[in-house]
Amino acid sequence: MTVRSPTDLPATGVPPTDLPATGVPATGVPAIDVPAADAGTGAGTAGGPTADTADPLHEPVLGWYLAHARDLPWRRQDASPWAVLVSEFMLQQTPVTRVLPVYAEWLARWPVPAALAAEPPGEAVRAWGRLGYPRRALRLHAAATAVVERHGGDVPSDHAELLALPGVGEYTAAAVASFAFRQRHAVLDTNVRRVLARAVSGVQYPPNATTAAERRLAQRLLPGDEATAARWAVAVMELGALVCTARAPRCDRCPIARRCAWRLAGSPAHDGPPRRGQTYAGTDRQVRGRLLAVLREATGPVAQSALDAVWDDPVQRARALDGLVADGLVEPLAAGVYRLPQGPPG
DNA sequence: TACCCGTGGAT
DNA sequence: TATCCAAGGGT
Repeated sequence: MTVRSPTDLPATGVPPTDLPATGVPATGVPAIDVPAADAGTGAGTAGGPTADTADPLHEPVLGWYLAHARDLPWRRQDASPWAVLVSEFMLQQTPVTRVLPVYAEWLARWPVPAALAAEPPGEAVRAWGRLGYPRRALRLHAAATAVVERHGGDVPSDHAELLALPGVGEYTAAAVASFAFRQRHAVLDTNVRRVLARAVSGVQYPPNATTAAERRLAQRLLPGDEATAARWAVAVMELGALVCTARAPRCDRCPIARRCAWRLAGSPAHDGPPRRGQTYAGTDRQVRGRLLAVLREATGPVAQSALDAVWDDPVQRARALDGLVADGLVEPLAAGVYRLPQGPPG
C-alpha cells in the first residue's frame, strides 16, 4: 500500500468497491447507480428511491468519488466488518497515513475479534504503538470481547448493537453500518460536517460541537436507496478529506464548487467563536504519553525509577501515572513496579 | 456543555 | 517556531 499525502490526488483512482464485505453480493454493475436525482420525473414508482430525497449534490459527488477515491485497505472488497471496525477506531482523530501500517499489523495478527479478545489488553496497548489516544486500544479490545460475548464473534450489523460496543459512538456506529454493511445512515464526521457547512450552510467551518441542525441536514441529504446512501456517505467524507480541507480547500478541483453556498457568498471568513487550541507541551497528556511509551517499549514489568526518569515534576508525574492506572492502561504489579494490563478487560 | 484524552506532519 | 489539524468517545 502506497502512502499518499493529501496533496497527491491519485490519478489512477482504483474504483472503490461497491460490494458489501459480507452479505448479499452486489449485482456487479460497475457504474454509479443512477442517483435518485434522475428519478425525479418518474411517477412515484412504488418501492424505489423517492424523488424527495434527491439532491443536486449527489451526482457530482458520487461521480467525483468514482474517479478520485483513494484505494484504502479497509475499503477493499475483502475487508471484513471487523477490519472496518478496527480502521474506524484507529482513524479517530488520527491521519490515514499514520494508521495504515498499524492497521496492517493488527489485521494480520488479529484477523477476527476472537483473536484479539483472547489476548491480554496490554497487548493491544503495545501494538497500538504511537497512534495516540491509547485508550482507544483498550476500548477496541473491550469491543472485541463484547463482540465475542454478545454476538458470537461476528461484528453486529445493527446500529444500536454497534453503538452499545465500548468505544463506539454515534459516528463509528453509523460508519460501520454504512461502510461494512451498506446500510443507510447519516455518517457525520469532521470531514462531512465541513463539506456541509460550506456547500449547504455557506459558512467556512461547522460549529464546535455537532448540532441537531447538522444531523437533520445530513439526514435530509441522504439518498433514499441504501446502496447509494452508503456510497454517498463515503464519498462526501472523501471529498472533505481530499478537496474540501480545513486549511486550504482545493476548490478548483471540487465537483460542487459551482453550487457551494460558501463560495457563492464570496468565501467569507469564519466569524464564530475561535476554535480551542490544543496546547500540549507541559500537559498531563504529554506526561502520560511519555510514561506509557516506557511501558510499551519494555518487554516486561518496569521499575518506578524508569518512569521517574521521563518527567521532572514529581507531583505531575504521580498524577499522570495515577490517571493511567485509573484508566486501566497501566497495572501496578508490586510496590514500585508497573506493567501494561494483563488481566481481563476492566 | 466543556473538557480530557496522544502524536506528529504540514504550514 | 508556533499553531493547526487529523474518519471521536466518554464523562
